[in-house]
Amino acid sequence: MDVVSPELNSLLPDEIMDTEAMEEAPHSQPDSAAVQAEPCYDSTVPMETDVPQTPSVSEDAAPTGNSQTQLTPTDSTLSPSRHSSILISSGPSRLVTLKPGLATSTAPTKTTDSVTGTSMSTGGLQKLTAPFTISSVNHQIILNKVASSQAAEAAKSAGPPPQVIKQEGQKLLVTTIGKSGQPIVLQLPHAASKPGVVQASGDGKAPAPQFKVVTIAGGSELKPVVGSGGNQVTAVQTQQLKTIQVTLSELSTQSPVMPPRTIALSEPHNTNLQNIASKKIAISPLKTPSKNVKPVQSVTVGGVGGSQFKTIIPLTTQQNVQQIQVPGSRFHYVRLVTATTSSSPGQPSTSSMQTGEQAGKPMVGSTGVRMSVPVVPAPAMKQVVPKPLTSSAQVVATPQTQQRLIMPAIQPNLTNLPLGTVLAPAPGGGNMGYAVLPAQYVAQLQQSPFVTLASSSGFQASSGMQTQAKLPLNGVSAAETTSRPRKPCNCTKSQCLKLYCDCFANGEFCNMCNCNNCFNNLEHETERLKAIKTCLDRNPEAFKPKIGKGKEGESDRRHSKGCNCKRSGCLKNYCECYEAKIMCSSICKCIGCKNFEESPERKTLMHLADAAEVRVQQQTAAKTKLSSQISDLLMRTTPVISSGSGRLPYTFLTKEVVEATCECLLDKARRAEQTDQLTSEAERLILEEFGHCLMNIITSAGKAKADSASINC
DNA sequence: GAGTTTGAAACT
DNA sequence: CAGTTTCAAACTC
Repeated sequence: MDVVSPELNSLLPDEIMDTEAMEEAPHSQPDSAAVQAEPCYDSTVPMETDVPQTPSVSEDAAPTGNSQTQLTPTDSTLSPSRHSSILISSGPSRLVTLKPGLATSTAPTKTTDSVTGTSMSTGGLQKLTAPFTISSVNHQIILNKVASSQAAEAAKSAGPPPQVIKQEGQKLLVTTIGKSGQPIVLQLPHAASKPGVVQASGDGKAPAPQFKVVTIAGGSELKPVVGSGGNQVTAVQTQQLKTIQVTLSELSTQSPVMPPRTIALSEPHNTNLQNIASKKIAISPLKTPSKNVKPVQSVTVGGVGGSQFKTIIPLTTQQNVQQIQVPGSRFHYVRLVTATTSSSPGQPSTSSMQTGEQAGKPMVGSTGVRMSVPVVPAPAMKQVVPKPLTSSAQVVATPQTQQRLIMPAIQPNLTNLPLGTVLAPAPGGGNMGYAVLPAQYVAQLQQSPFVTLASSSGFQASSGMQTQAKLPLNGVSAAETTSRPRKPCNCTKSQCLKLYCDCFANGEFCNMCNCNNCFNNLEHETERLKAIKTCLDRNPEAFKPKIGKGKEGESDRRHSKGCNCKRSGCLKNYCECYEAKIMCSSICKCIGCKNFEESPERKTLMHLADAAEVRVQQQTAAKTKLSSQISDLLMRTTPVISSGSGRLPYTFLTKEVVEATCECLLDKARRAEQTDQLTSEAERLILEEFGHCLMNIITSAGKAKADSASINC
């Protein structure tokens, strides 16, 4: 089976295509339980983790017809917190890879630690007794279910024995709920640092450790329960469905009170491993497309910073190769390979579980893997947020029988899910795969869930305004439900495939942009991939954030390359440093720089900007208050109006009334002047007074109608 | 809104 | 690496 077409492979950046990790894991642990349980592990590993400069296993495994789900981190240069990825595969073997991270794991009954340069935390944390083995390779923890039926029985009888894996101050608890022969690889993040995550050296002394519970459950009898509101999975029939439950429960300092969130992953169950075809992926429930409709899906990644949402989106099996890729190594990629043979009698689960509504609620998918992740409410997260998943992901549909997805995941590490895990369950229980995506991707996905995803033909965004926002979610206009991460681009000549384009440079699809001849969309995946590769060839860090941490002792934020301004004095937005609201640094090559700490020009600008901001805020507040008062007044006077002739009389606006009103306003202005009020404050007071006058006028008119108003100031 | 300025990206 | 060109955003009028 071809996991991915050679053409696509050739187009992908090496870092995206690298899959050595997956291959290396089994090879490096020939005696691990995983290998024992899965003699043909190498050929059946359904998923792989891309690690830079590693050979891809997916291609090797493809001929076996095993399902693969790949979440592929591609940028070794990313900050560790962004290196995470989750690999979940269906089929005879299953891998769940959590990256990035410092591979740290406990060894259960069998543990092989091949992680180089990483410390293994075993000790008291380990409690695994299930027929799983853990082997970590390249920062992966591979949980392989022991082939032995006895072990399986023992595991069943003993219930889901938890594994406690501690890494960097976090504890990852892995439990099983039945099902067999599904190796799971958890690749842990490096030591890096995720804000709020207590780093520990694995000595068990880390304060306030975080717990992440991963429960892997299987069983053909399990029926996915959607929106159960809890961590429980209701077992029902549906023998076609194989259920894997991965429950992540985090008791972290970040979200100590949040209930665990559940993510459901399901896949068709097929007892005949030989018949289990590679399957997976589709980034969101895709309605079965018509002949001419390609099951492409749009995934959006939003800004790099801030809280990250991750979404697990069910992927219906389509006879297409799908790709999602984000330009640049800034993102992690999810590679999913889907076979065509699987049946999908599964019942559709909820079409979508959005973060906003499900936050904090466990979400149980229709089947298989359920991941419960404690999620912070993430107030900043709108239900539909355009990709600051931003960023971009692309799907290429090709007439092949496998599906392959490459999806960026800024923080795909399961252990990093808490900030907002969005579950998008597959509509069909059967041929579904799930991908964990940053919420931003989901946001963009949500903007055009069916136009861009279910129908490529409907995605005519190659020029001019993009169509993605034309299908607002839940009947709400795109303007209301989306919040663009940045301004729309206006590219005219670059086809949005060069770094001139902000969208492209930030790894995003163009969305609601004003560009012409745009190729930064799903329809031009090939060109886009080429462009990405070109950019990366020219500058491997082309897609990395320009504003990063400076050297120790320097400012926390600084431009990675420095600016090169010559005429702006670095005090205009032409300057990337100034635009990012940071000072120029020693690496800048600017001339006549005035963007330094003691610069009087800069201070003046800052003061002006602050004053302007305050003024705007005050005016906005005054307008809001006035509007509210008027609305309230209208509400209260409505009965009066409607009870009479139906309209307020015009005659009440007499000359006297107008003069009285003006007098009131002038009086207010005088008082403000006498008390040395700021102009903005005076304006606010006058506006308020005007509001009062209007209220009195309307009230009086409503009561007396024809009477001239007597306004009390 | 059109035209100009600016500096990063792309190119040579 | 340096100089030049291209490009799109920022800015001005």
